[in-house]
Amino acid sequence: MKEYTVKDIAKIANVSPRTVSRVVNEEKKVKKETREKILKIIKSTGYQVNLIARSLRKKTTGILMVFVEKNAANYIGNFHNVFIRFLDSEANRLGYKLIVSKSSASKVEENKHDGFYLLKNGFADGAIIFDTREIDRRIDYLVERDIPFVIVGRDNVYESTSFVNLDNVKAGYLGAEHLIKRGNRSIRFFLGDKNFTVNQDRAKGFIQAFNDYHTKSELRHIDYGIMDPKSAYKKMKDVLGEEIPDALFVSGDQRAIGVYHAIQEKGLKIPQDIAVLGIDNIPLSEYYYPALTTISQSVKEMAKGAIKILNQHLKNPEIYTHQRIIFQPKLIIRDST
Amino acid sequence: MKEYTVKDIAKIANVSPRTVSRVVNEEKKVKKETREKILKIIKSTGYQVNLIARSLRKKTTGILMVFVEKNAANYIGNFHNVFIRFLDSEANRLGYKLIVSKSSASKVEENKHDGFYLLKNGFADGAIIFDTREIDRRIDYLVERDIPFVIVGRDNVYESTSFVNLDNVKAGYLGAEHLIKRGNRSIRFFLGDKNFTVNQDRAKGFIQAFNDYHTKSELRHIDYGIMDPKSAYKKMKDVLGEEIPDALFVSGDQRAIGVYHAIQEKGLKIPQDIAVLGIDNIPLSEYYYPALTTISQSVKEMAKGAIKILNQHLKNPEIYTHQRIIFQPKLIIRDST
DNA sequence: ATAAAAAATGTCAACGATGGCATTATTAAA
DNA sequence: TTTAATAATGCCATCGTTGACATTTTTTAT
Repeated sequence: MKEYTVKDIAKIANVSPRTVSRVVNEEKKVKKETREKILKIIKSTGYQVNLIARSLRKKTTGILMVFVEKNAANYIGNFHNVFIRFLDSEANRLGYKLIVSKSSASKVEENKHDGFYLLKNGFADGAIIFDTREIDRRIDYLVERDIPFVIVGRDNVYESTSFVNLDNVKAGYLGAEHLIKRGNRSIRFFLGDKNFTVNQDRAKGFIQAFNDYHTKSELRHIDYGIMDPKSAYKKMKDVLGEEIPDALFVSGDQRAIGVYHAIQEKGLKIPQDIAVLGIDNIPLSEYYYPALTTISQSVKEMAKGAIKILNQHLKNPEIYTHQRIIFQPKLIIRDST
Repeated sequence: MKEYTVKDIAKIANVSPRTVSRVVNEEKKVKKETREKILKIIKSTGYQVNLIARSLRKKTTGILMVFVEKNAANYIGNFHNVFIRFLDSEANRLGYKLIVSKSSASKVEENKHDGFYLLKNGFADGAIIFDTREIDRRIDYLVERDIPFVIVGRDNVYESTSFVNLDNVKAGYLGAEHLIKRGNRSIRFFLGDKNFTVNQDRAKGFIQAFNDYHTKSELRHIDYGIMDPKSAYKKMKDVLGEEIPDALFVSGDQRAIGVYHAIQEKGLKIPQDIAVLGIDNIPLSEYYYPALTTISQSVKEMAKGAIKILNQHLKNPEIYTHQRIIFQPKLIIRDST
């Protein structure tokens, strides 16, 4: 099938390419009849704008890229996907196209075929980045190049950086509070990498709750390095081999499934023997058995916030200032506590 | 930060833009000293090729797009993500960049901001499509436009179309066979939309096994329309309210979690009271309790196959013929049967 | 009917890179 | 040393679109 260009259409319609372009871009000053004539030709020929050419001319693509950490791909599940769904619809609403890609925090220069390369070289106007690392070369790069971006779920590391984030201190606090209030006397908290501020913050809130409720600190224990269902399972198995806690708070609903498995395998009952509490409220967690009590992130609002920030940066680059929006977590009580 | 172009670099290096371009593209005929000089300047300036400009000139972008169904986003989980991870690394290996986007089967023309629009308008060289529908306007469109694409998990509908697929008949067969052999006497099969050939094929294999083993057909029952954990849970609850089967075969590990929930909620034991069998072998399923017996798709090979086909189409458009690769499922026995 | 204002359309160049071909420099062959 | 062959570099046009500005047409006001 022939690929038509503005020129072809212009020739057929007997007008200048510029006029065709005006019609395509819905610019005002085109006579009704001319517009209709051109529109008809566009329809019958199946003409499609060449976005590449347009982007070159306009110097923007109207594309936002979302990056998820390459190495975590196996367990990128519900949380990211739901988040991305909201990013997508909000981006669409504001006239952007959203695409998702993988990239890794460390390799920024080397790989000519990863998604980040596209962003670096002009294929997208801005980015949303999940799973940033303490040292994340992507961020340095974007800052230096002045490419607008928003980080999801990170906070204190880079100064002039926009982000949306859950109030992680609060999340840790809420979880601990809930468990303390229901009378748990031996609470363990499974967290991911200790170097991540998310986890440091969650730990901080957790500890804070113990202080506020004058609850003895011997009753709590934090384990770091629990990254996925597998390590959660393993760790939980170890824990059950030692001294059995009466509550297990685990950062990430997906990881909670590993905890469930270890507990149930041992013949123990949730929540009678051990209460389990997650974070994220992924759609699946409601169907765990027993249904998981968890702390939800306001995913939709966070997504909206992220796109909003990006939009502001793009629309008004001059008056750009980085923004930080913190969202409040909410405790969702179900059957596991 | 200034954005440099080939021209800028050329001026600094005192050569022509064309020579800079040669260096950037690693073309042969450049004197060693010239190359090194230019390379040094590129490094010090931080020059980046403008991929948009290059794409316009070359008429290809080196990008492959993956589409997942927009409306299923909530439960797009492990299976898709794992698949995409493999697509990504294989695409990289062959020099393509892979991006993921959502699109819907029905709205092809309307939406100027969805991912499919990008493909239509030249932002990608080819596509991989998950979750196609019986009537899928995207496919008509791509065929008409001669844009190379590969469908994952679909087969008999469109004639001149490439795809990689699980042998779904075999998958249904394997599952039924396994349950029959272990002596189950009342087996239900939960499937998705009856209009999807995936499900028709799985049903066909399921029935075939009963015939081959001379097992009475009253012992089997197929339920369609089970789309996600939620509907699986509901349906299973209904089923348990009627006559309790001794085995439940469910298409999709993710949906199996709903089945588990209903069974366990009722106080029944897996596999003692009811055996459960899934399809997909998502990473999470190993951590269900009890660990889910399932039928695995050779995700990695399928992904490799998909990219390979696409690569052939793109490299040799003249001798293009559509290809169809069918992969054999494998039964993974764990604790739920 | 005529000038002024507004609307519609057109011309041309540019966005940044690279293909095709021309030219110049270098090396090998006679 | 001269010629032929090869390597290295340069020139220019082009990919398809649209911004800036110019020109023409139409409408409105007087």
